[in-house]
Amino acid sequence: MKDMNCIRKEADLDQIKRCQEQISEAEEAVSALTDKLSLVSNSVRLKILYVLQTEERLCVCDLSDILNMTIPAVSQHLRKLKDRDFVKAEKEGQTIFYSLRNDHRELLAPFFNLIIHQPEAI
Amino acid sequence: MKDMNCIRKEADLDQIKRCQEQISEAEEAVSALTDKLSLVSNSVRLKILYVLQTEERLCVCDLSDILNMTIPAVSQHLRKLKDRDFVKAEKEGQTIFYSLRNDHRELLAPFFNLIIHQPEAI
DNA sequence: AGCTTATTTAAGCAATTGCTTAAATAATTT
DNA sequence: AAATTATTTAAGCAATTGCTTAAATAAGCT
Repeated sequence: MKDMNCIRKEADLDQIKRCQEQISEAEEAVSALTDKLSLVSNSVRLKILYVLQTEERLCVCDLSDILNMTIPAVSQHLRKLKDRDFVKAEKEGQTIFYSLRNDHRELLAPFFNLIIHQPEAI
Repeated sequence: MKDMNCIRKEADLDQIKRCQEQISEAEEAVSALTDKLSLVSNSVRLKILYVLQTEERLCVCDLSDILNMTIPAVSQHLRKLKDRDFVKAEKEGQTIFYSLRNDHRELLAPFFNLIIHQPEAI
């Protein structure tokens, strides 16, 4: 409680302390969550996840045609999604197929649900 | 279908077209969603929303003490949250109290639920 | 009116992001 | 083996982000 900015008389010190503890307990969960959300909050990556949900698997050049983007641009997005376990890669000949992993399906489900069933509610 | 990158013989043109249409229909919803998620994917802002969920209302300097950040830093985050209707501001004397708006409670609920009840699942 | 308190706004800056182009890998076909 | 195809990696760069500090607003107190 060293550096206090709130010095007004109505300031509720107990409230501030309680909030600090609440955040302190949630610190790790918040970091883990924002780490994942920062991936999903990119529209190209959300689109990739969205089509992978219905298509089972797609290769890099499929996605490049679908999104109308260069292959390296798509590849770099896929690497981020793979690094954080959103997708997995399977090599078949010289083609690499990407598909959704189950790891974060629970996190993604509400987003897909919003997009499909109540887009006006966003 | 002008610039095709996928020229391998197994390429499924129908699949690519279907995905393009799927994305085309979802375009607006995806933009609106990522616009909001990019706000929530910042850990400072998620913490602000998280404590506001339980505390009803807090002023800028409360939050500055809670988060151990400078007042302008907090103020700038609050402005973004306010611009996108996540929070509302009520002036009371020279103090400005911020509280959660109902607009995006549905979007936020799954996040708070994860943080509180199954942090290990993130 | 002048001083303090609460907050916002603005300028500056380092770090991050997401693209582009070019080069490097690797598997396939000729 | 050489050429083609699929993908990744790396360097470069413009745009964005989130902080810092300082200045501007605005409301209360003496």
